[in-house]
Amino acid sequence: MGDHVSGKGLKRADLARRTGCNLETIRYYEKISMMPDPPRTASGYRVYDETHVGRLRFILRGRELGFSIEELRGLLQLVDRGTQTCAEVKALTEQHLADVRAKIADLRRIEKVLAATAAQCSGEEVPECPVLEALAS
Amino acid sequence: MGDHVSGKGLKRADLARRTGCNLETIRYYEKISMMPDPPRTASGYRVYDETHVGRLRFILRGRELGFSIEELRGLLQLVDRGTQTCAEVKALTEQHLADVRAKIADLRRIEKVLAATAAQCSGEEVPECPVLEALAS
DNA sequence: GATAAGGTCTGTAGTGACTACAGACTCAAG
DNA sequence: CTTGAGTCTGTAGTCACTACAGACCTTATC
Repeated sequence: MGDHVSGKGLKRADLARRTGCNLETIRYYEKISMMPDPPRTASGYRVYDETHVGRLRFILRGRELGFSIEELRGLLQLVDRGTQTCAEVKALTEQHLADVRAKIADLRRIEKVLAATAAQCSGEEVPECPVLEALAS
Repeated sequence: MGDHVSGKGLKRADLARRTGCNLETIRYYEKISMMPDPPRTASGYRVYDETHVGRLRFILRGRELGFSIEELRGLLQLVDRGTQTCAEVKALTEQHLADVRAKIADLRRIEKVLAATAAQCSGEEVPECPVLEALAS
C-alpha cells in the first residue's frame, strides 16, 4: 500500500521519503498543528496524499530559508484563509529578510575577530596565546 | 557585603552585574561545571572573587563569538591545564572560523532567495503570490 | 525586638525545533 | 504460521539557557 502502488495512500515513511523529512518530524508537525490530522486506516495508520506532500514541502522549504515555525504558521494561515494579499506576505518576507541580514552582519563581525586572533598565532608552544587573551579581555 | 564593600566577596547578583550575565545563568554554568563551585558563607550564599569574574567573562565572550559550550570547555581545559600550546588553541579557533564562514555562506544564499522573491511582489491584492509559490515549489 | 522587604537558596519546568526510544500493535512475504 | 519490518503511542533527551515556587537569610525601619 506504499508510494509505488497506485500513487494514492502514502504512509508516513512514504511522505518522509518524498519530502526528505525526518519520520518523527512529521508526527511533530501534526502535534503542533502545522500539518493537518490525516485520515487513518481502520487500524490507525496515517494516510497521506499529494496535498500533504505539498504542504510539508512548503514548511520544509520555509524552515530551510530560516523562517521560524511561528512565522510559517503566519504564512500558512494566509494560505489557508485563501484571502491573502500579496502585501501581507511581502511584509512578513521583508521582515524576515531584515532578520537574516542582521544575522549575517553579526557573523561577519565574529568572523573578523576570529580571523584576526587566529592570524596572530605562531603555532608554537608558547604559554601566552593571543586567542585566549582575546577571549579573556 | 556586596560589590561596593572592600572589593571582596561578590554575591551572585554582584557577579551578574559585573559581567552582564543573567543571574540564573551563573548557577547553570556552575551546574554544568563551566564555572567552579564557589566557596559559601556559613548560611550557604555563594561568594565570588575576581578570578570568577575573569572566567565568566571568558565564557560569555566565547559564547558571543559563537563557540558552543563544548568548544569552550575544550578551550578552558587548555587554560586550566596550563600546558596549552598555541597550536591547539589555533586549531580550535580555525575550525570554528570555518563553521562561521559556512554559516555566513548559507545565510547569504537564503538572503538572495528572499530578496529575489520579495522583489517580485506587486504589493497588490492578487491571489497568486510569488513568495508563496517560491516556498511551495 | 518585631516586622517587612528584598536577596539568595534549592529543585524543577518551560523554551524551540526537533530527535530518539520503548513497548504494543499491524501487515506482507515466505 | 512465523518472522521481520513498519507503524502506533507517549515520553524523554538535546542545547543553552530562563523562569518560577517555596523556603531561608539579611538588612533596614519602627
